[in-house]
Amino acid sequence: MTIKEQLEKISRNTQEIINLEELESKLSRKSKLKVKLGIDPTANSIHLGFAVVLRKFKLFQDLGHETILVLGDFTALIGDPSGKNKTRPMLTQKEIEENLKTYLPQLGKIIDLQKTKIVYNSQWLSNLKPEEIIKLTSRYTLAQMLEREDFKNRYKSNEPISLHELMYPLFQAYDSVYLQADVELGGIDQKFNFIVTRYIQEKYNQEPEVAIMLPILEGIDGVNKMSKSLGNYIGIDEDPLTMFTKIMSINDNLIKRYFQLCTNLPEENIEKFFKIYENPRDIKYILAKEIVSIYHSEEKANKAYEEFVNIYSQKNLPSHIPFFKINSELIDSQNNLNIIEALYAAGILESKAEAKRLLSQGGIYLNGQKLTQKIVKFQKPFIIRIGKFNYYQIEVK
RNA sequence: GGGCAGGUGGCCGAGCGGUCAAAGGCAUGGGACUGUAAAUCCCACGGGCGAGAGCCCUUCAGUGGUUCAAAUCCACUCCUGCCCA
Repeated sequence: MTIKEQLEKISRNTQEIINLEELESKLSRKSKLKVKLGIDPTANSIHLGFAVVLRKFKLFQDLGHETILVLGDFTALIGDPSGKNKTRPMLTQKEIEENLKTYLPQLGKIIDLQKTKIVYNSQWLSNLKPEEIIKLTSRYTLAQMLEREDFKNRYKSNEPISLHELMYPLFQAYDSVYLQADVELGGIDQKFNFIVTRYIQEKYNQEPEVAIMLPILEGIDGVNKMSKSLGNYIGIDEDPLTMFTKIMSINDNLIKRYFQLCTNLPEENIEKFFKIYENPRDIKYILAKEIVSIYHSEEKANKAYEEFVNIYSQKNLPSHIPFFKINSELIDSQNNLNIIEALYAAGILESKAEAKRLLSQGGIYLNGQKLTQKIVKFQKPFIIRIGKFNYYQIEVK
């Protein structure tokens, strides 16, 4: 593949590259670039937002470059302050290990683990002597650090900034120095860290890495970036139906973006869908099928589609309804059951007050009938619906 | 080290002795409308008891105190920010 073709593929759907000329120059000099991707093992599941970056990483693997995955077990102790207005809680070594256990198999769904060199940055960062840390920190100034948006904002609004947080970009930079990275991948929110890294690499007499920054995918709320803590994420390990449903619930104006960032479909196809279909829902169907196919299979995607139409469009019962058990004492000799007690006892709702609220607001249905009073006859099957689409089946122990 | 200002529900933020389970906003949940959404409107949003008006319990950083009564006053402790050194 020519350099031009590589550049074209690499830069597709990126948000910013610092900078393209350097990348071209590197490609012309080396056939194998060292491509670094740092991940913070603070989460234990990968969502579509991070998948955007991983997919680009996979591209470099396909192009035959050396791909290095840096598991930031050391830097996770600090917590990346990017985009945060609060100090992150420090993770313990144990929590990090737990997270990694579930993390790696998920990574394998997107990237080729065989071709991936996996390293832990504690390998070198933990061995840094205080003298070396001083040397590292002497290369950057407080004013430079405070230029960073998140720090600036926090500083201005009298929010605390712990000293260790200032170290984060420096340690991340040191990773690249240690690994002699040619290219680093990340979200656009990493821009500051990348700039620091390039700067530090030069201070260590290295050629600065090329920073390839990908867009930040919005979560299903359509506003905030996709993140687990905001609860607006779509995990790549979620079951097909959940995934399908979540994709269907994204904002209409995100459809195109999801197509571009989460699927492999060429631009022309995407444009075509918008021409063919009037109802955005139908384009979302294609999108959802496409994404579910990537992480599960085409067959499962089609099944998820059928199930979705069944439940949400035709308002039929889902094919699987979770069972919850209650004690037989809750049912009296007349076969009466207090639905509030039952929902609470079965563990479906957190408190009886919540059950009462839902009942008085008409949010509880028994076998399709809206309940208006709390005493009901127990019958089989006993299928409870809460809200529009949450189904539960109650059985007697 | 000295001076000052703060720490309130999932988050932000009012309250500053009784009328406080604590205004308002955001988030969330339910209902209406829909395309599964979004937007909009209505309602709810610590827990327990009660059909219900209502009653009770646990909350306003922590501990101890003053008071008939404390988120509100006092003391100490912890945490945060600002100014001076």
